[in-house]
Amino acid sequence: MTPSKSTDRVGTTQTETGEHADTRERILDVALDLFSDQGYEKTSLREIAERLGFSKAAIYYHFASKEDLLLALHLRLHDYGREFLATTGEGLSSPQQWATLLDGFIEQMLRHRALFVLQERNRAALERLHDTRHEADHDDLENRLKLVLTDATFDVRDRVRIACALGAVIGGLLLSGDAFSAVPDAELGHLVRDVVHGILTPPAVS
Amino acid sequence: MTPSKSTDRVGTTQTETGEHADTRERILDVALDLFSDQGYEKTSLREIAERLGFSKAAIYYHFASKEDLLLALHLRLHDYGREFLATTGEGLSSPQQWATLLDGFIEQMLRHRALFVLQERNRAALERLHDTRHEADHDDLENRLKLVLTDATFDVRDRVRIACALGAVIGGLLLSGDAFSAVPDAELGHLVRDVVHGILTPPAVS
DNA sequence: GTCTATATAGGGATAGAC
DNA sequence: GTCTATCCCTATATAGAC
Repeated sequence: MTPSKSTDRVGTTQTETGEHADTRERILDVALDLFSDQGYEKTSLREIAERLGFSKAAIYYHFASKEDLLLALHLRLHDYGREFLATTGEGLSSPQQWATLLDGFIEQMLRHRALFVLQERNRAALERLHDTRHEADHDDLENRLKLVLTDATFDVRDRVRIACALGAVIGGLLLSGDAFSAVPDAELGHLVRDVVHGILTPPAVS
Repeated sequence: MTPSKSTDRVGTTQTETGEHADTRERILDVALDLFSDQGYEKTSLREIAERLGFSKAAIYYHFASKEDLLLALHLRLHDYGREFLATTGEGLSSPQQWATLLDGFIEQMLRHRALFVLQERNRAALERLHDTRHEADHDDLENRLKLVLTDATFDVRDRVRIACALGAVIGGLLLSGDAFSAVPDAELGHLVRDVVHGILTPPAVS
């Protein structure tokens, strides 16, 4: 209907060093910034357009709706997730398997921290998005996690450990805000990884 | 200006078993429910009133603004926090001290889970609240945490461990959603506590 | 203490010029 | 590809009756 490009090619891994990124990506970058800071609902399209130096209506040339902005950003993350989930095969039952998976997760989170902050601070809006555009139960990390956590055939101890391990990653890299901004990413990742492994490898003592 | 009661006595520990709670508390209970589920911004006063069986304007008799609803709920949590922070004295530097503090934190989180979910899912709105009504830098847990995490005189290892430990609690009790709803609170608390202690007590291996 | 009615503002979205 | 102007809707909040 609208001349807006279809959102299919959204989220494709682009240059990332947005030097002279096209307008579409610039809009997404600003949206990412504001959505993360103020929240999705509190951020108006006028505000986004203002920061880019043009008018609100211009955004509608690139995106069919405000929701599509959030969706595009979500898909960026989604692509990264799928990309690295593919490398980890199928096995995701034992805590040890989760430990190695979370290693990759830490890497991704350090690389795309802004996107993860967006996700963490806009869960309500993103859940609504999933209900509206139910993209055929995709196989993402969050889904696998829920499957494992609710699988009563596994030891509760292990399931709780996995949930805590993921929380530890989020706590160390996201919830801590900029407290560790002075710490190099590599070192921070290493420290968090140690914690995660400590949680997920049985400490021999009951 | 308005006949609304001043928000001073907000958050006082009430019966909690809201059997025949007064209207004010019933409003807050519904607001807590909807704010947690849909988010603060997406929830309208009309929606809250509807669920209570009366009109939107009635809410304004009890609260001066929508913001005041969020504030009142935040203060509920705040009171619980202060209550148990008082018992832990001043010492909050070593990971071991944080371990015992987080024990109490787990208790509180299990008891008032709904309030913690509200907080976790509405950080943006709550930060705005703190800016607007800056309640004289209060001494809450979040503040103490930030102080410790940014204190460069402490070992980075320990600081990261503390951040991860808090994250682990949140991951095990909050982010897991209802995955552990079948697990009794006491057991779940015990399991998470073990994880936290595992993180915060040096495992002897470097 | 709760109602109806209304004021006011701002948001998302569209039409059509350039 | 971006603009101005506008439509429509919903939201918070207020006024005043009951």
